[in-house]
Amino acid sequence: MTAKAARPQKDGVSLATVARETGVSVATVSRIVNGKSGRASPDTVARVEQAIARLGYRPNPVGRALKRRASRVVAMLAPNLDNPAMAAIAVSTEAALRDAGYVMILCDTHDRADLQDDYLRAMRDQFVAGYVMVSAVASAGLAEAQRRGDPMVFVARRNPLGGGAYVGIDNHKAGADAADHLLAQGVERTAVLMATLNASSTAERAEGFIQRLVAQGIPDADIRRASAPSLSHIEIGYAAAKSLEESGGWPDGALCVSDMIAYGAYRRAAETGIAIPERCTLVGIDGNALNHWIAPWLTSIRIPYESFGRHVVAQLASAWAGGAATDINVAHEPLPAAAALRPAPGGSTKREPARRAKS
Amino acid sequence: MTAKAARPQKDGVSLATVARETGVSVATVSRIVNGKSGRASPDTVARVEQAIARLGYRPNPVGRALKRRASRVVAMLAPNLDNPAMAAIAVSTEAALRDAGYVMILCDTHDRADLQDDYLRAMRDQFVAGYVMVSAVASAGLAEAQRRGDPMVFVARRNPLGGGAYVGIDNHKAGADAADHLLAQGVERTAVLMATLNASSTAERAEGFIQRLVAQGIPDADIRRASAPSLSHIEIGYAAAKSLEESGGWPDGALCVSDMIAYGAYRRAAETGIAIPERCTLVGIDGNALNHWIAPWLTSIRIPYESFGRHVVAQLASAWAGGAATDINVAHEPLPAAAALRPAPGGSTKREPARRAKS
DNA sequence: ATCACTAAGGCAAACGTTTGCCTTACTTGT
DNA sequence: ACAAGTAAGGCAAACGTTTGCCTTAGTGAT
Repeated sequence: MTAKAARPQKDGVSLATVARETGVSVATVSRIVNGKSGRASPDTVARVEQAIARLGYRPNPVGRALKRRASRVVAMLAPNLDNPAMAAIAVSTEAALRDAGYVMILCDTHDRADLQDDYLRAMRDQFVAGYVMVSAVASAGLAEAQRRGDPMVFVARRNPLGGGAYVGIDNHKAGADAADHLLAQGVERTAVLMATLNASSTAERAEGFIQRLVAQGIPDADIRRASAPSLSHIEIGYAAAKSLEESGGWPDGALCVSDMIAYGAYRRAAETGIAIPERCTLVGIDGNALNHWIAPWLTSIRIPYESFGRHVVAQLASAWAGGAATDINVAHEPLPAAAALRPAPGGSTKREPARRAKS
Repeated sequence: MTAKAARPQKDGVSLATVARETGVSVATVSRIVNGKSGRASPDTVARVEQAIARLGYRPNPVGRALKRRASRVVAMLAPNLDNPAMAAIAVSTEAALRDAGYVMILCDTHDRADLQDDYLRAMRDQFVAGYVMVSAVASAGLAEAQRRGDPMVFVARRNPLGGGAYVGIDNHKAGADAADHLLAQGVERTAVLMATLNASSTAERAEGFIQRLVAQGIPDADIRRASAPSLSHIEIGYAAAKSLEESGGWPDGALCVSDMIAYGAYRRAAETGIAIPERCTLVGIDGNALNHWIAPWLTSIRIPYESFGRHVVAQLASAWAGGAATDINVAHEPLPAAAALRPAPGGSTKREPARRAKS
């Protein structure tokens, strides 16, 4: 069982091993490994490459990082991975980085500025090649990193300090799309559910929503804003929905600035006997993969998180190449036209014409 | 704005800097940093510590890792983070490791043996302190790591190669609990939904379920096994539910060996007009946090993933201390007794007595 | 006065790379 | 025949730590 300790005798294969084995110096091996051309004879190169293959030599990233003061590690700082949207971003970025030859190290900041700074420092000490800041918060360490010009790309939420490369959707347009969808359905009493303290992205969504409604003739005063202080998004949704009940009852349709908020609102609706989507159309933003299976009542603007990864590495690559920071707005998926509404599974396809019943 | 380049002049503060600043050698500073007692006079220690604070010196993890051949990084290898259960494990482990002074690096193996091996190798090259293997698959690299005695703890799924420290629930008992719950509800026609190729954990759940049912007098032949080849768990649930329809119709109650499977089954039920839970009680295992909000129809055995993290670091700590590998079975939460059933939100609390209607 | 011991701390060699500079030998031009 | 140029590759100093071993003093015992 344990007898056959296969060919590659593993463990300590360093440049020195290869050098010794081929009778050249470590410098030469190093240069060959790094493809520094014109420094060794074709013959030597061949011998060294053979030895490398035979011994299974792999450059040690730690020694390399120490010397180069740079590594192939990229740090992603994200608040709560519990949020499926964050998880989706993490998954996609991880894969894209991996394809580009990097490994990603994932740090959960719990949306806390102090943890964000701790991680920023710790990662810098590791000579990471860059930072992927998902929904970053403002912090001293962030300002420092920015001043230093560390390669950073902000995802889903713009740099709270301004500037910086960005990957996300056109939030304003997503909000407008939601408005169009509701209008196409004949919804008249509308609302938007969001957090009291809005991050840039969700604020833009709400704004786009409201502006479009107003542009289409809905009086601004008729668009209700329901918000709740920052808990988790799902609890915000619940609380915001509840608050709606005290200010005129449920609307006929509402934008929830994230799917999580829609989930919270749904729970409240279920508790009070409001039928979703028959009595009130909920439009979310995210397009959580679970919706199709267990939340078919939700109309959600799908954000193609699975494609974020490659945009993130494109942004990083641009930063590494010294390019200027730009925004990448990924297109979100269009909502189905009002004419082609998704059938309520297991139920009738028609919507009740009368949307007026007061709660 | 940029004028006031604050006190700590940042950048290159190394042992050498501190040594120069205090007029001692780097060796002495190193020893003080590492709390090597009896090697320096109290006076020197004080001076050095002041300099450290003043300069903001932090030991460089890369230099340290290189010399010590060990780092404060722990690698977590997990398949698909999309799965909320995996995400929950990652979150909790990340926090626990952080409290213990480690940083976690997260690798998504997509359940592929080759990627698992790639990561195992890459992480080893980084001198990681240990591996957290979430639902690991058998692979050559895993065998090697095990032979080498690398600190490893297996989470959620036992080491497919046998042996090794483990953190998870008592899957067998969870299955039995599900059986008890269904029996208490008077369910007679039962089924279990699972993947065709079962991982140890889900196989144990199914086994515990079946054994308990049999022990309570249900003929083994009456317990239907519905399975589907390995797609995502959610699609397995859908396909397995569908297969049920062709082999006698929907049961009155079923165990879904994971919440994801239950979600898939739910979708199928909704499509064919089977009311869940009135017509068929679905018992899941996981206790996904979303259930409360958008899947109240699911009875799920909650696994306290948020506590996994600290058990994982306990296991790692034990491995680092040279302890033998053991299992930690975290207690899952009991299901509510049949008498105190969760009320269907917005609906009636009674269940229909007649569970016989054929589909 | 000698010995043994300890306290305090420096020296220098690692760990695995990378790279500026040097040396050696060979080629080419005149 | 000699200068200049180039190809091939070695030397050694970094990068930031850690640690075995050494030195220097001072202290107490004999």
